[in-house]
Amino acid sequence: MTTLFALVDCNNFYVSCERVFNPGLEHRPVVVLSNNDGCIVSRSNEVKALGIGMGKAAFEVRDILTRHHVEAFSSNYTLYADMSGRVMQTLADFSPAMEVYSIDEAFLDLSGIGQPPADYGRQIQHTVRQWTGIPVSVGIASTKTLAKLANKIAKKSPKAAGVLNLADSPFLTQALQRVAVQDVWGVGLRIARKLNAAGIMNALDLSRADIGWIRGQFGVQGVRTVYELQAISCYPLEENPQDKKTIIVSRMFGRSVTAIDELMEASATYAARAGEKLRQEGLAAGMMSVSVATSRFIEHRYYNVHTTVFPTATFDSAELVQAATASIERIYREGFDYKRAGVLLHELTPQEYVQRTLFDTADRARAGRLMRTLDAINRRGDCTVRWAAEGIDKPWHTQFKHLSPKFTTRWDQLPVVS
DNA sequence: TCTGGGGTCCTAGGACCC
DNA sequence: TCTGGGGTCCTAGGACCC
Repeated sequence: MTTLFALVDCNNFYVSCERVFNPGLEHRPVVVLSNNDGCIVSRSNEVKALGIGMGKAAFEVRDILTRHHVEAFSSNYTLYADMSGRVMQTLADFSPAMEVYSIDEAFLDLSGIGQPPADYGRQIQHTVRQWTGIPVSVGIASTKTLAKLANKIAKKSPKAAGVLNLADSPFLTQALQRVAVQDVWGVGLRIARKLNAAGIMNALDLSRADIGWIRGQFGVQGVRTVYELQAISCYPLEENPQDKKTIIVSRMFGRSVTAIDELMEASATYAARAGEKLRQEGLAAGMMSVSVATSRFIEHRYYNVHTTVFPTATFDSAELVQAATASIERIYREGFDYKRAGVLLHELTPQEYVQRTLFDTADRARAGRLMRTLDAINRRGDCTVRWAAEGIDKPWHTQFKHLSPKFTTRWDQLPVVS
């Protein structure tokens, strides 16, 4: 059976979201920053042209940003998540089978569309733009890896204008040749270096590499990548993503923290947030690992982690918060400038399959009702009800100095047309 | 002064078993 | 002095992704 995949990828997604509600930003250099306004995580084409790399620390390029009047925004995840939902909903109309791959990408199954794939791609591009305001690129091919590659070329090539079909294309060899090996899906920096050292420079070279050597050097993933470049599909469309295996809430602080009670507040806050995510997924956690760390960029470094095992898997934030603060007592050491804390939930099981231990006395039904009520209240506003352990002022809180309004999810922040 | 966050999969190696 | 072989399970860490 022949396969046909489209990869639809939003262009400069976070920047594009900001532009939808602030059209004055069109054709101007714009960046979106990571948490704490630390790194550049989304760049407009104008900024890419300035040579500012993805993931660059903002303070390192401050001069260039100022000189070119670059508009900078803090990450507005609420807005981006909502816009992502709109894009995905639009895409769902174009295929009976879709895999949401990330916040700004989806694979569509295009086998059996009954019209030229490139034309269909144009329709997708046009419709998403019209319905959501977000520009997208579409790459089409017979495997996911080739669809990713087609998408990459579609974005850059003026001739493709955002849509490229490589399935049954006479230009496939040419396309493979012009993509550097490190730009192939599944090839990162380390693997690219090794490949380059072996004289494998572009995707075409990789598609013709010796499979035994690849297996020995890079394992089964490497082999799959090579096959996928040869148009042999190894990665099927994953329509129903399996349950999450881990849930992480981890943040850098807005300033360094030395006191144990501030670390406790932070870890309690993250544990409560992790609990919300957990319940949203309908899961319960068997284990929780709490970690603290100093900056990676200083001499006097410290990192430690403590793991709590819950005898009965839990989705009760009270239990998570309590365990989190207890963990901090175990791993806190005086005399360090802490810069980050994190909570990792693992051993996740669906709530309905939770095995209770013989000695479990907790009233889980009651806790469940309490959590549902809590979540419902907090969904309406921003953290209306909080755990006392989280603290009130949160002076350590991650910074977002350039945040745009929650245009689409809060009545009081709707854009006003005058 | 300032350097993100949230995930997955695979492999190697140790513990343990027969 | 001799000191197997194979299997499973678990964990840590590497590599990748966006």
